[in-house]
Amino acid sequence: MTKIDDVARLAGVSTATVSRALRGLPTVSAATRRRVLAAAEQLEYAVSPSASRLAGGRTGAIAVVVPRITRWFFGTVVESVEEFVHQSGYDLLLHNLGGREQTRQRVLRAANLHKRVDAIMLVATPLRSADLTALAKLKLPGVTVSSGSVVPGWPCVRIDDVDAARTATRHLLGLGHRRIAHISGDPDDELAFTTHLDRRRGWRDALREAGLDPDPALDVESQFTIDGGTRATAELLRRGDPPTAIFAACDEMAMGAMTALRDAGLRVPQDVSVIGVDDHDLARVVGLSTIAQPAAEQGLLAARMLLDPLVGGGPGPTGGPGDDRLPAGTAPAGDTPGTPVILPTRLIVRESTAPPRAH
Amino acid sequence: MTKIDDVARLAGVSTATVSRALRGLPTVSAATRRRVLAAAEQLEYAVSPSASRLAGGRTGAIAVVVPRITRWFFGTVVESVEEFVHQSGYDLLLHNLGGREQTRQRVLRAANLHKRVDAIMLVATPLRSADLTALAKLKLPGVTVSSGSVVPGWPCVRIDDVDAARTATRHLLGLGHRRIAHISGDPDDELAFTTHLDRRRGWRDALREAGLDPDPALDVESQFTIDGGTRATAELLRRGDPPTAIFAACDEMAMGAMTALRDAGLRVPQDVSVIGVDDHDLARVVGLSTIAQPAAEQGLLAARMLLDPLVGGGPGPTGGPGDDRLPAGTAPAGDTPGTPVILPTRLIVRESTAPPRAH
DNA sequence: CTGAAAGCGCTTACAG
DNA sequence: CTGAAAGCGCTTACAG
Repeated sequence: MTKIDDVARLAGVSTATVSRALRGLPTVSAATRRRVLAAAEQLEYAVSPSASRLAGGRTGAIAVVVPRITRWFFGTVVESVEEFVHQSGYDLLLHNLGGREQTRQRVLRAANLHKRVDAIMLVATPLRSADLTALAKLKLPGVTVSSGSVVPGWPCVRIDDVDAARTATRHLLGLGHRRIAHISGDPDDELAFTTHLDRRRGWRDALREAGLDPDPALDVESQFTIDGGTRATAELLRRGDPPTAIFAACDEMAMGAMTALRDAGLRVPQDVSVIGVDDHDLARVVGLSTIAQPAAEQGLLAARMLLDPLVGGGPGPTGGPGDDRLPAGTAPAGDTPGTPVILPTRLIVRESTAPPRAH
Repeated sequence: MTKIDDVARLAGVSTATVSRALRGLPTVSAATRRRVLAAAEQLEYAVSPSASRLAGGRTGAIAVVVPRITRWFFGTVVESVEEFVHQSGYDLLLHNLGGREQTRQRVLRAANLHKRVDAIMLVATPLRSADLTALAKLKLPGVTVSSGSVVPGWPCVRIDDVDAARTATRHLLGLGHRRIAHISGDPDDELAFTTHLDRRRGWRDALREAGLDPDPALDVESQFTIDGGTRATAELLRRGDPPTAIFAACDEMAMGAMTALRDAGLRVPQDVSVIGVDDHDLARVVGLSTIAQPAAEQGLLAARMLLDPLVGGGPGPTGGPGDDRLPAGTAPAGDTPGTPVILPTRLIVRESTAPPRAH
C-alpha cells in the first residue's frame, strides 16, 4: 500500500502539498501539481478513505434508503442516483427496508448513519415523529423522494400523486365507466407510505367531479405489489357486482389485477378496464394503460439537489457532471427547502382500457 | 459527537477497555463490560467508522457489483445480499455498471475498491484479464455470482445454465416442436457476460439430442432485456418461415418476444410457444413458462460465503444470523474455492407453451 | 483483566 | 505557494 508519504518523497514536496495537489485545491503551483500527479500515478497511489475521512471530517459517502429495491420505481430511482453519486466521487451505501419495521429503525436511528455518510436520500420512506427527531439530531443534509413526510430543511422531489390518480380516473370516466374500483396500498402495512393515500384521494376527487359517490365496496386495500393487486382484485370480485374498470395505485398492482381478472374468466378490457401508475417497463408488454411518472428523473434531480452543495468541498477530482441531463422545465436545485419539486406525469393509453360494454 | 474518551471517563476505564468491551472481546470482565455498555448507551455513543477503520485496518464494508439493478435477477440478488450484509454489521457499497464499459473499469480498478471494502461480490460481471490482474492485486476476498469468469481463490455461486437451457428446449421438443428458435444476449454487448453462451449451448445440445440441427436462421442475438426480446423476435419473423416455439435466454426477453408476437398478429401459445429462464415476478402474470432459478438464494449463499470468514474479527456486536436460512441441499460455505456451488433450477409450465398446431 | 502509549494515514490551521 | 506539526478517534501490541 503506497501512502501519501511515498508520493511526497518521490515528488520532493510535503504531504500537505500532496494532499492539496491531489484534491485540486487552488493553492498549488502548476509545476508542483504536475510533479505530484505524476508521482501519484507512478506509484498507483490511492488516498485512504478512512484516513481522509477521519482527518477531513467528510465521509465521501451518501446513504440511499428505499423500501424495496426490487420494485420497478425504486430500482429505477437507485439506478439513476447511483450513476450521479459515483460520478460525483461519492460512495453509495444502500439500505433496503424490505418491509421490515425493525430495519427501518436500524437505518434511521442516529447511531447508524451518524459518522458514516455526508448526506441521506430517503425514497418513499415513511417517517414517524421519533424518526424525524433522530434525523434532526444527525444534522445531515438530506432529500426525500416520493415522500409524504416532510423533513424540515430537506428538499423533496416527487410527482403530484393526487393529480396522477385524478387523471387516471378521469380517463376511465371519459370512456364511459361509472363503476370504477380502486385498489391500493395497505395503511396497516408496517412500512406504509403516504403515496396510496394521495392516489385514493385523486380517485375520489375525480369521481365526485363526475357526480359519483366513491363506493366503499369498490375500494380495496392490499400491498403495492403484483400479489397485492391479485389479492385485492380477487376480493373485489368476491364482493359481487364487479366494477367495469379498476384504477390500480401502481402498475405492479395493475398487473396483478390483470392476472386475477384473467383467472376469473374476465377479459381486459372487454369486461373490465385496468389502469395503473408508473409506466413500468412491462406495462407496454402487457398493454397496460397507465400514468407515466419520471422515475429516473426524480432520482437524478434529488441526487443533484443533495450533492451539488457538497461538491466543491467534496472528495474526488471531478467537479460532477454537467447540467444537461435534467428534464426540461424542472425547478433548479436551489429551490426553497420545504417546497416540493413536482415532476410531471402523463397519461399513456394502451390496450387495457376501453369503453364499458353496452348493457 | 460523543467519543470513546467520553465513554471511558463515564465508565471509569481506559479507552482501550471501552474498545474491547464494545466489540465483545473476551478479555473484559463481566462487571466492566456492563459498566462500559451502560455508559455507551447513556451517551448514545456510536463508534466512528473512519477512526475504527484507520486504526483497525478493517473497513466494515463490502462492495456489490451488478450489471443492472433494474433487472429482476440482479435486484432480487441485491435484496437478499443487502439483508445479510447489514445483519452482519457491514455496510454495502452498491455499484451498478449500467452497461457502461467505462464504469466497469472505474469499479474494478484497484484504486477504487482498495481501502474501501473488506470484500467484493461480483454478480454476472464479465472480467477481462486486465481485470483479473487488478483484482488479484487487491488481495481482497471475493465471491462471484452467476459468473462465467472464474477469479482465482474466489468461490462462485451459480446455476447450471447449460442444463437450464437444455431443460427448456427439451420441454418444447417434448410438446412436439421442431422449429425452435433461440433469442439471446449479444456478444458484442460492452458488458457481455457468459450466461448467454451457456444457454445457447444448452439449446443446441438439446436439439442435437433430438436429432435436429440448430438452424442459424433461428438463432438471434440481442440484449438481455424486454426490448432486446422484442427486437430479436421481430428479426426472427422478418427472416420468414417463423419458428413454432421460442426459447428466450431470460424471462425479460421472453416477455419482449410475447409483445413482438402479439404485434405481429401471432398468438401465444397457439401460433408460437415461448419459454424463458428466471421465473421473474411477472412471469406468472403473463402466463410465461420458464426455468425457475433461485435468485435470492444465490445472493444469500454468496453473501454467507463472503462474510462468514470475516465475521468474528469483523465489526458489529452481532455474530451474524443463524444457519437456518439456506436452501436445503446446498453446499456448505467452506467449499473448495474454484468449484462453483450450483443451485438447482426447475421447469415451470404455464400457458405460454403448448403443442404446435397440426398442419 | 486492564492501561499507557504509539500509531493508523490523512487534513488543517498556522506560520512563513 | 509551501511546510512542520498537531490532531482526527479509534485499535493494538506491550507491559503489568
